[in-house]
Amino acid sequence: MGRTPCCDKNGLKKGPWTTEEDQKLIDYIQKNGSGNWRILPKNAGIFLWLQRCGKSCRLRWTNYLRPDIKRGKFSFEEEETIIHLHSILGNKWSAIAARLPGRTDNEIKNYWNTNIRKKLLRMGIDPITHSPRLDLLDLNSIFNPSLYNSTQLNNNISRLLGVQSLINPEILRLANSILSSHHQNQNFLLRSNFQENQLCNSNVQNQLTPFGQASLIQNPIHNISTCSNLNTPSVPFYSDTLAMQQPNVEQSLSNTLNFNSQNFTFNSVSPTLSTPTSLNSNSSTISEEERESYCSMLNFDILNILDVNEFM
DNA sequence: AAACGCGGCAACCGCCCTCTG
DNA sequence: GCAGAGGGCGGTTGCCGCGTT
Repeated sequence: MGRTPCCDKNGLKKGPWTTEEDQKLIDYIQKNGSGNWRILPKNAGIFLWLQRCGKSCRLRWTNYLRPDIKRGKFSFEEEETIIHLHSILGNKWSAIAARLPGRTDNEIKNYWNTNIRKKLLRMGIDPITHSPRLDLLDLNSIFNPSLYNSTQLNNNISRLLGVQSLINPEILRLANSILSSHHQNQNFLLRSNFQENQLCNSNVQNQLTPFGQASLIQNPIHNISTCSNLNTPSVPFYSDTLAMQQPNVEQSLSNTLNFNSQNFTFNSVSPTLSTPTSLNSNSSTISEEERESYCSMLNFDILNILDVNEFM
């Protein structure tokens, strides 16, 4: 014989809770605590008319009536946290909620499905993998010919970055390379394949100068920042995974991958970076093979270069 | 003003693991 | 050890309010 049934399934009330039901439940919880939901309706003495099972009471309490629940719109910081945790935990809403005081898993789940998910899709981010996907990106919103001047293009990119800089540094690099390419009159886009769990995106912030050339990536944990070269098309990269392997974290972050129409060059000031020797110079042009080797080490797979005109 | 469509969200559903008798 | 309910959780549904036509 197992447990005794929590309540009679027959005739149980379903649907929205009334204020009277809520008040009865609140009164009971305040007197007895939120413990054994199985026996709650009977103990509350309201079972005959409340007709709610323990499970329903628990859900109502944890998702709506709990006094420590925070109501209202999600703040930017909360949204940032949700996106970051989702990139690590996936759809583990309860685990995400545990790190957001006052928010319930149900509320976070709803907010994700109704707001964040759609926002990511509009921005060309796969909401499942958090990887940039050009097939999802609304390129027309960025490269609309009527808007294609440096100021407005930059505004579009900035708008893109305003959300995505907090999601995935890959899109920073993509957008930065677009900007850099644009300003250098080199009409190409970098398309990259971003594998999961290699470039940590925690607390990444991005700031653009009026011409969008400087990309500042900061990690508050280590109080580190690195700024890309202002005059050349460059893509600063950052990897916590890589950084953790470095004896000198700060030095390992001052790196850029530089692009022009012919070559990829790697620029590093880190003497400790565990890269192939041939790549460990201050500024060197690298071969295709070396580039692949280096990208492989970073788990950063540069697929190819696309002509921007394809999208215009 | 009515009909319709859409988005947000509370609540339910159903699965799976844990717990109890 | 087993059977079966409880508890937790993610997925889904359906209601409601608001904006548009």
